[in-house]
Amino acid sequence: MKRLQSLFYSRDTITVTRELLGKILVREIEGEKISGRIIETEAYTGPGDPASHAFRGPTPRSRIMFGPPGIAYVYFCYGVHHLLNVVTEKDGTAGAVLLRGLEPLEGLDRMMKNRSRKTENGLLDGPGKLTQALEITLSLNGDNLTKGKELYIIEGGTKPGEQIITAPRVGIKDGTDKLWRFRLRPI
DNA sequence: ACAGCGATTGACT
DNA sequence: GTCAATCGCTGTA
Repeated sequence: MKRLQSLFYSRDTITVTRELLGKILVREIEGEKISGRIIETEAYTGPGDPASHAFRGPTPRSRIMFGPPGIAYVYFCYGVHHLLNVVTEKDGTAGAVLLRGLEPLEGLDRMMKNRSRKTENGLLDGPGKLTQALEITLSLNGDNLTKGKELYIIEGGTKPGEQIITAPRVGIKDGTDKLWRFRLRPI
């Protein structure tokens, strides 16, 4: 399958957020392949989006959102979880897509072990859960998804009958007026 | 230099 | 439904 290239990510953040639904996130580690189908995403832009880390301009943490597209932006949240984003827009413009949910494809056993689960229930249905399952930590922050060997996204589409649900983003104080959360099929 | 708090999760009542 | 965990980033001084 074809890996998504820089031109895919280099577009309007909302468009990329919507079009990442159905694509396949792949993690390669220790010769094993772990992957899942992206089913939930959220958009975060720059100045103008009070919920975004980039709202007040570049900081040591958020400057990566202002950089070139197709780069992983991983950050540590609540002192507990790693959250994975993909940088969008052309170099110099801030934007990123938060990956919030996957459907398991490959490496189910390893994902369940990583999550201490015996079934696939609750395995990948949250931004902190999918990073734990795919062993994504700060070491992947700044990784180029269009070139790296450890983490990348490949082509994939929606299934017949699947529809996209639009909703307000969750877990934020400001910016809840925007419908920038996207999900495949009803919960 | 430091206090406050967060793009969450899981355990518990 | 409620709440603690846990730490690095950020704004303010």
